[in-house]
Amino acid sequence: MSTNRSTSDLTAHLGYWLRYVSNHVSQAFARKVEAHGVTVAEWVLMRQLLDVDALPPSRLAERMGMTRGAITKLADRLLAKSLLTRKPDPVDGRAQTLALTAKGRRLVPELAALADANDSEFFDHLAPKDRAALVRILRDIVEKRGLKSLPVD
Amino acid sequence: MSTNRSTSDLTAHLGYWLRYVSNHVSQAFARKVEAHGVTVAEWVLMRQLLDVDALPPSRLAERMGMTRGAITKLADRLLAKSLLTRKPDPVDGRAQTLALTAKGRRLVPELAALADANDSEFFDHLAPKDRAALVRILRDIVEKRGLKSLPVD
DNA sequence: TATTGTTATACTCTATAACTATA
DNA sequence: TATAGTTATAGAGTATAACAATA
Repeated sequence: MSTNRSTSDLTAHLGYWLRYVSNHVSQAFARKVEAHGVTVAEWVLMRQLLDVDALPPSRLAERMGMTRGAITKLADRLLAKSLLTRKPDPVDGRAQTLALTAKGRRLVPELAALADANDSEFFDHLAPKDRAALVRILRDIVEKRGLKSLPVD
Repeated sequence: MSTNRSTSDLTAHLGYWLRYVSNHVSQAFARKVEAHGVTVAEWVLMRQLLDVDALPPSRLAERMGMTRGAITKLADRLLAKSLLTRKPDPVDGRAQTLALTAKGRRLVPELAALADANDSEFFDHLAPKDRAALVRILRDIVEKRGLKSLPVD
């Protein structure tokens, strides 16, 4: 945005609107998944594991754009809820392997349904064209700006 | 999004992309303003006060979509940095009045410049049409979904 | 009684840095 | 030495609920 802009014209910042809307959408989603005993961050981690069976914390950290320490903490909580398993890698003695438990795998579709519902709540009123544009533009930013690793790829 | 969607098709969630991009944009902005000793939330609060001179915590809470307690905490920090003043309302003995100090008012344009720079970094590569569409769509969601009060307006 | 603001408490999210075990 | 992971610590960002002062 290299357009001329007065100091007080603050709502012109795209980052501002993005944050504002995103916070509301995420908070609404958080309230929904809370009923299932998980947080949004925990859901994102679980989701990463659905397609791949198992991943080491380091790979999850890359994918989610977080530190390994943060992953450990998230994993600890999911472990305590019996949604995740943590096993030593048989090959590399330093590495660990995180995978969903059966309970975790069962929970994912339920949470996905909540994500669907949340999306509907906030985006269904948009014209299909706008909805498509929004996804396209966001993905474009991720790609072009090289945001830390693509989430699911 | 009432489109048919398989459970594993997770990146189809708009809320997901929104959160992902927004988090990156905000984190980058946070690193920039940090050099000036403030956080993003503090900046948003300061910004609210630029145009209006003074507001009670309750009004700020409405505008920012936060609780009064959260505002108190933010204000405490800005007070400690001499960027804000807190004075009892002369009319209503219960009310307080928050306003920027001269130092605070001086800081706002500097932070606004950083917001500009951050926007540029993430959105300048977009086609002008897409950039406009993004703002329009986001504002539309805020309006139509009635997200807690419009931020500045 | 209702409202304004503050305080107390508690979590989540996340980072940085130190540390352990292994490679 | 370098890497994988964990742990310790800390602070931001919030929320809820209890409380004090005033209306």
